[in-house]
Amino acid sequence: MIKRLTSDFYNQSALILAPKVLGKLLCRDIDGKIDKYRITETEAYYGEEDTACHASKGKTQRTKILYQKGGLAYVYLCYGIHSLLNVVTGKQDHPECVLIRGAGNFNGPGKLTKALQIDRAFNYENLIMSKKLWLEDDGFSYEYQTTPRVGIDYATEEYKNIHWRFQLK
DNA sequence: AAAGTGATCATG
DNA sequence: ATGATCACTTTG
Repeated sequence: MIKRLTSDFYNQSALILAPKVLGKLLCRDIDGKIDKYRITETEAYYGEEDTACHASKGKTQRTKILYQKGGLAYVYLCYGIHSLLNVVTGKQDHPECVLIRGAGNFNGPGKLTKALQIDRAFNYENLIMSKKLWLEDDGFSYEYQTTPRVGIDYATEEYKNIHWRFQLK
């Protein structure tokens, strides 16, 4: 039984969703050709109090999308080269998201978006409605492990050490 | 090990 | 206006 994920799913907290997004199918329609990839690695970014979260310094032009309710894609450019794909989660006015770091055979969030031809044009794409990019649940069951997040040296110790990175075993 | 790359945000 | 920063990848 395959079903597309709806707003009920995305409105949950990022901390609950990050492990749930694992094992789901990331679906991309490129000119009528649909590709689906098993999501293998995610990270949670949760609230202004999370010093690794982009919204930790408050609402700006760039981060205001995180304050929307769940279901939007947040795509931003990192290191001038890579587009990184996130899913905005949770309730209106609370900033949180899940970063999709790996799917299919791609490891590395930059490689993933390159392969799927996802760029900043997908910022604000609605994953509940979109015909080009969405998530599906096919009932796949899995085990996962948690580790500290990577690439967040600028965060405080408390948040650097917290296990908010989730990988399929 | 190190560089390349450009949007973003805080200064002036 | 300018400059520092950065949730990465590739190359040697």
